[in-house]
Amino acid sequence: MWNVDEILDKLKSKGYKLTGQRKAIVERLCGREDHPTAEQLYKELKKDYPTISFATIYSTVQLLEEMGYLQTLTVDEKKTHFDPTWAAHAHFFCQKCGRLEDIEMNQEEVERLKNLSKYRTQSLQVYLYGLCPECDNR
Amino acid sequence: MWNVDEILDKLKSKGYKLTGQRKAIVERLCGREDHPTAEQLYKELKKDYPTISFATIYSTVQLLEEMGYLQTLTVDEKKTHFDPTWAAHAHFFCQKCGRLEDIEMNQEEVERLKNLSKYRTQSLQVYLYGLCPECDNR
DNA sequence: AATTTACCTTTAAATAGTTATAAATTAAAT
DNA sequence: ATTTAATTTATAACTATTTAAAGGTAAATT
Repeated sequence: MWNVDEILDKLKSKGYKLTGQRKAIVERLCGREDHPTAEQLYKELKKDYPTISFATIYSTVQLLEEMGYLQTLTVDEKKTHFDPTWAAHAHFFCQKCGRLEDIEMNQEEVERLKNLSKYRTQSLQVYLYGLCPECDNR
Repeated sequence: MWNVDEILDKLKSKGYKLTGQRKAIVERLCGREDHPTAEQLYKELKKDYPTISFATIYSTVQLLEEMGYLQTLTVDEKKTHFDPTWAAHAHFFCQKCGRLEDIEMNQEEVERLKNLSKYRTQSLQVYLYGLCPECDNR
């Protein structure tokens, strides 16, 4: 799980400026269990930062990804979701309502999958598609 | 692997018209081992069907997906790739050159992954990211 | 504390993939 | 051959994301 101060220190030590926007984005992502889109973050952050822009959100999120703090999920064809964690795990995506849930995977499974390729795998995504219980009962 | 006639018969039996464009798209996808994008298909088909449009390609591909003949891959953030097969397997994506390769998975592995969720999983994608040997040596 | 500078955010516009619409075309039923 | 309903096409619209340029700001320097 994220430690805000650690992430901010790391940003600073890499020569990045600690702007209010960056702090706000890191704080807003910290401890989340959901997988917000750029738009969700934009709406939420706009309350504290009325002038914040998508460009800032996308660039900060990209920075956090490069630093290994978050993952970009392409499970949803329509838009990118951000997952503020790096530990490998799978995701279940409901094809009707778009609900997106984390699924644990043990380290063995992760390693086995990474080793399926003869090339060196840097990261891994496992996406399960189906209907969540709510959508299935209608 | 695909059988063109079987797919065309199935289309017809479901009440879909066998248009020249649909036949051309099915024929062009048949037996492929790569994972063309809409644009690739468009360019290729344009030789035989100079008036073919993206709308036709997208709608036909969607039809084939609904009928269970092909999969839509979201491994590449930039664009959708189509995989003319339904057997579950993993994909390796080179983050530099975009090369996309099939990786075999045995049925056990597939089942184990599908069962990671307590919900009923209809389909599955496993994406491995890294650098292909060529890109790694530069 | 003021100045400077390089980086950052913002605004606005551009881009690219995909989808919607409406008119024209055509497969196939009559 | 005619009819009809589905399909294709051309065009425009749409949406998520990225880019470019102008102004703003963190933090290093004086």
